[in-house]
Formats: sequence, C-alpha cells, structure tokens
Amino acid sequence: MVQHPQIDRTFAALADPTRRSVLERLGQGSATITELAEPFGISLTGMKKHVLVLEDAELVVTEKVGRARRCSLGPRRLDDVQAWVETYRRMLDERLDRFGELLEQTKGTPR
Amino acid sequence: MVQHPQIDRTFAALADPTRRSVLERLGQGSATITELAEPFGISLTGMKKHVLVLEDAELVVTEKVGRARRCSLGPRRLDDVQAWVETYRRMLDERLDRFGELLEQTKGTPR
DNA sequence: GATACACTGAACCAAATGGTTCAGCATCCG
DNA sequence: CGGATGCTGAACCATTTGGTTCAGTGTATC
Repeated sequence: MVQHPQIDRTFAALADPTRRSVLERLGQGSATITELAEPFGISLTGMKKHVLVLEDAELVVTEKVGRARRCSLGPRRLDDVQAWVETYRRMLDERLDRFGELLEQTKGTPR
Repeated sequence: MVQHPQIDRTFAALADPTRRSVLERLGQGSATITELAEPFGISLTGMKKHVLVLEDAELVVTEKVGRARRCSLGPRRLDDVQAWVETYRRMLDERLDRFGELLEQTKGTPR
C-alpha cells in the first residue's frame, strides 16, 4: 500500500476526463450511478469505480437512498490544488524574470 | 494507444510527488538527470522516465549538452489547469448558494 | 589511448487503472 | 407474491505506471 496523500489522489482523480465530466455533471445537481453511467455508455460497475476514486479524493459524497445511491459534490474547493498551481506560476515567473535580467546583463558584453 | 489530451497528461504528471518535487527543484534553475535523481535515491533510468512524462506534458524542456542532459522548466504556466479548477470552484459555489436558498425557502414551510 | 562519466534503450517486474461480465441482494411496483 | 430495477462484490483482463538491472554509446579527462 503506497498511501497517496490527498493532493496526489486529487490530481490523479482529475486526470481522467470521464471523472472530470462526472464532476461537471454533479455541478448541475446530484445523480445516481445509473444516471452518471448512461451518457458514457459505461457499465454501472465501471462508473461506481470512478465514483469511488472521486470519493477517495473527497470530491464527491454519496448516500444510499432506497435501492439507489445519490452522488453529490463534496464541499472541497480544491484550495490545495489551486495553491500548488499558483505557487508554481509564481516560481516560473521569477525564473523567467531572472532569465530576462541575465539576457539584459549579457547584452552589455557581446562576443 | 489512448492518446490523452494535454490537460489529462498534465494532471497525471502532477499526480506524482516525485515529479512535483522535480518541478520545484527546476524552479531553482536547470539540472541534469543525475542531479535530479540523486535526492530521491532513484536510478538514472527511473528519473529519465519521470522527466519524459514531464516533457510529454510540456512542463519541462531538455537539451543534450555534451554527455549531460540539461532539464529546465518549460514556459507553460498551467493556465488550463488553473482555469478548470477555477471554473469548478465557481460551479461549486453556485451549487452551495442554491442549496442555501433552498434551505431558506424550506424555513417558511415547516412540517 | 584508456578510463571514467552521463545517459539511454531494452527487458523485465509488481502493482495500479479502467474496463468488463456474472451472480447476488435489496428495494420498489403492480 | 413476483418481477423489474439499481447497486454491489468478485473475478478477470489488458494496459499503464513506477521502478529495476544490464549492456551499450558517446563524451570528457588524463
């Protein structure tokens, strides 16, 4: 058992287009496994696995209601993911800035 | 061959902690495969595979210099990833708002 | 030229992923 | 009650993933 921390599980969950679509669908309101599976032409079992992955990433919560299972978006707003991406952008910008300065310096000493 | 679109490859690339660390390391400046591999106690071949994944996601660019390979951050600022996350957050917020309104309405008609 | 160094490709491996089918088990409906 | 519906667990499968080792190849360095 490798025991991925939450951000790993989250990025991995978001790497699959089917799962991102499911999240977007759930943005319209909760749905059952059957309703989620139908537009993808995928088996119920297959969709249930995707939902499980999303639950593990705490992006989706589910509840058994009668014979159906209602799936809804969880409360996570992906703050950690967004924070990582933003830190990365800032880092990149700094690096490019420093590269720019370097070019600027080099300009004075050609050949 | 499933041929993942770029955003899939990007999320997948970011799902691995080793690869995120490599990106952060490269934020300090470019490095060779050997330099990248060393802190993880991983083989050169292993690190090269990680770098390949990052290259496929266009997060890293590399260049052969003599017998070494210089790896640096590519120019991608993860705009698409950030856009997806932000859209998701907005969607979530709207859904929570509507849920709030629903609670509000229900308040007037108890039992 | 000889030796060391950095990387690379091929082969292999175990585990995870994304999917399937099939056989239940509850639950709902008439 | 009996049938249809909705989900679930187990078993299976092919592919991908994250890692390895080993045997090169090309480049520096003495």
